[in-house]
Amino acid sequence: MDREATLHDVAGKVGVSPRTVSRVVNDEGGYSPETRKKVLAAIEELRYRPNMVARALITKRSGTVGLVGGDMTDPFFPALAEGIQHRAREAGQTMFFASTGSDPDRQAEVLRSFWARAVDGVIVFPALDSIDQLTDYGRRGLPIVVVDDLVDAPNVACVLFDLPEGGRLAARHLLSAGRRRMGVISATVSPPRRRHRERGFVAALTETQGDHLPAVIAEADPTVRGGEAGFAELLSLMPDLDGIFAYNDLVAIGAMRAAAASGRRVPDDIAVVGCDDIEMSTYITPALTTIRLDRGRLSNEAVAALGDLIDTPAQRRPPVVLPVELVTRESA
Amino acid sequence: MDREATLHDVAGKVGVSPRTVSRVVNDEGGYSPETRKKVLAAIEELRYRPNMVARALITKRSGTVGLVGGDMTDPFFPALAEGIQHRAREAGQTMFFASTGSDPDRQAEVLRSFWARAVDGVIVFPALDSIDQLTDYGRRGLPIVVVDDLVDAPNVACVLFDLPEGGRLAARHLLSAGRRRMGVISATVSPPRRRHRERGFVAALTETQGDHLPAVIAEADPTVRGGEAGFAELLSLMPDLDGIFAYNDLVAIGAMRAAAASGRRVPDDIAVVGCDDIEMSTYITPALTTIRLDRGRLSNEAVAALGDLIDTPAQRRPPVVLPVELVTRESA
DNA sequence: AACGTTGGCGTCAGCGTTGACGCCAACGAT
DNA sequence: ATCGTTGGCGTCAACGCTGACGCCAACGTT
Repeated sequence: MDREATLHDVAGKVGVSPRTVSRVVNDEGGYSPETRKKVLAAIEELRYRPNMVARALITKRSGTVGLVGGDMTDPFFPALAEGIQHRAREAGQTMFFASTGSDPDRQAEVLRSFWARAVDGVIVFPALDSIDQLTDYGRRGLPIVVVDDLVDAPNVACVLFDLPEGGRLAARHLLSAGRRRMGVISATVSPPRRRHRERGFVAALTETQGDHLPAVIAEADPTVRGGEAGFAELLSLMPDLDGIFAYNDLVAIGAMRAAAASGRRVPDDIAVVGCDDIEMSTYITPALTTIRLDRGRLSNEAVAALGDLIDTPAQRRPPVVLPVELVTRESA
Repeated sequence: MDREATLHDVAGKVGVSPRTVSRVVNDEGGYSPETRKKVLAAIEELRYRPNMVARALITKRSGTVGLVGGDMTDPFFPALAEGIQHRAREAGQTMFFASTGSDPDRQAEVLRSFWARAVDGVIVFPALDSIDQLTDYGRRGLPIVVVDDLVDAPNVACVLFDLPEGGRLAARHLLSAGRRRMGVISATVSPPRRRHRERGFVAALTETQGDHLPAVIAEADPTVRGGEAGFAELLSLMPDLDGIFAYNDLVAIGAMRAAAASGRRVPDDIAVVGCDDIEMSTYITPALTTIRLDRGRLSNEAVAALGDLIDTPAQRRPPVVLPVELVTRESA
């Protein structure tokens, strides 16, 4: 269990200075081809690997990015994390991960910890009411990509889905299927300023039908259980409900379960439209009609935006808005 | 955008040496209460945060752990990652994450990267044929917790579910439901030496019924699509199949879908037992009978084992084997 | 009165790397 | 013949922190 080899060891073996070895390792130039070859051979032989910690201490670049998420068990998230991790690795970055449960205090703690570890940048699914934190870190020089919210600050870029359009698509689909008694299940973790899909939905209803068209709104946890509770709440507000737009697919599945439990058939009695298009939505019965969000694309855009931000700091970039798509299956 | 405050800055402000500030920050003792108070005040005022990178360079402890997974999009994994991340954070550790897609080369790359970043330890869901890598890193002094496999090496601890028992439970359940024409869908990512559940299943069949009892085995990707393919393969091997034990719940769901598509009813014509007990399994129709693996418990044990390993290096610990449980629902 | 012991600090070096700079030989240009 | 210029290195310090050690005053002990 001998010490790890250092630049010094390699240098000693070859008979050059550590600085020269460093130059070879980093492809800086400033050495002869023969020196390079000898150095590489020694590196191979000693199994030398640069110590990223020491490098980070001086360069202020650690080759790490942080991912701050709400809850990994939300099925929407893993695909994203996977994508981001994959892209980051291609760029030679290693990914820190932490989830916050949408708690701003935990998010603050996570950001502090990442900052202390000199991450080069972070991708954040912001917790409730945490804009100030993000603005603050952006100003202090941390490149941040915010997903699904708009934050206007230096070093902060935003990537989001066109959720208002998602809401509109859902509304128009339900309307064209003859539904007129609509309910929306929104999420408690989503602050009012981020209720884009709900606003789009309601806007499309009023655009098309004038503002006398009824639509009731319930709030719930963004889970299957939450969807069940949300359904009950909607029903108490509007017993002859015939169309539901849910915050996400889990909520939609919960609503469908509750509908079935109450003896209503989906889609005959109540049509349900979800949002996300998670894998499960294809497999349940009835298969869920939903607004598809392209998670692969989001990963790519987020990592790309972060890369830009890291390379050209303090530059402002316009928010990236990704298109959404209605996927029609059986539930509506 | 002024520089971050350092020990030096705090020391200057208070009028003590940086070493004393360091002592206060690390609760080392060796300072008077008044000094402590003044230092803490200055820390507060300057918003000083210790630079973990510099600390890691000298202490060789970075306060980070790495999680190496196969595929985040496997629904079994996120709950685990979430649990591990949570426990690690409680212990003041930050978590690196990388997935390998069960590719040993990528796993090697990930381990190198983690090692170069001075992680204090890693938790690994090993890729195919990667025992040597793990043994090697263990010998070089990296604390490793291996999930779902047995690796005997210094600095390596193992945590696994009692999958043979899971296989036995599945077999006995199917047998007691009168099934006699059994099929197993195993996973291509699972090397022969790790086919514990399959072995348990077959063992229980032969124990109970003698070795003339038929059981055919198919191999597939551990996904829904894989399950569909696996079902087709089983059926070609044994057209009058009446019971299936699947590698995991996704595979089981795929098998059920394929069964339905072929006009067979579950469980009347074919009974299906899965493994994992992911959330989706409750929500599909028919609800899946499965072997439940307690992911929360696994997270706890893995983090605890890693903590032990980090604190008392090179010590050998016996593998931790976690119990499993049959959850009877509708599919069998 | 002389002696350890303890508390409360400061000093110094070094973790492994890279930025800044300097040096020397070899070369082409004038 | 002289002068820049370039290539190919080496030297030194510094990044922010902690381990090892040393120093001094204030104690209590014999």
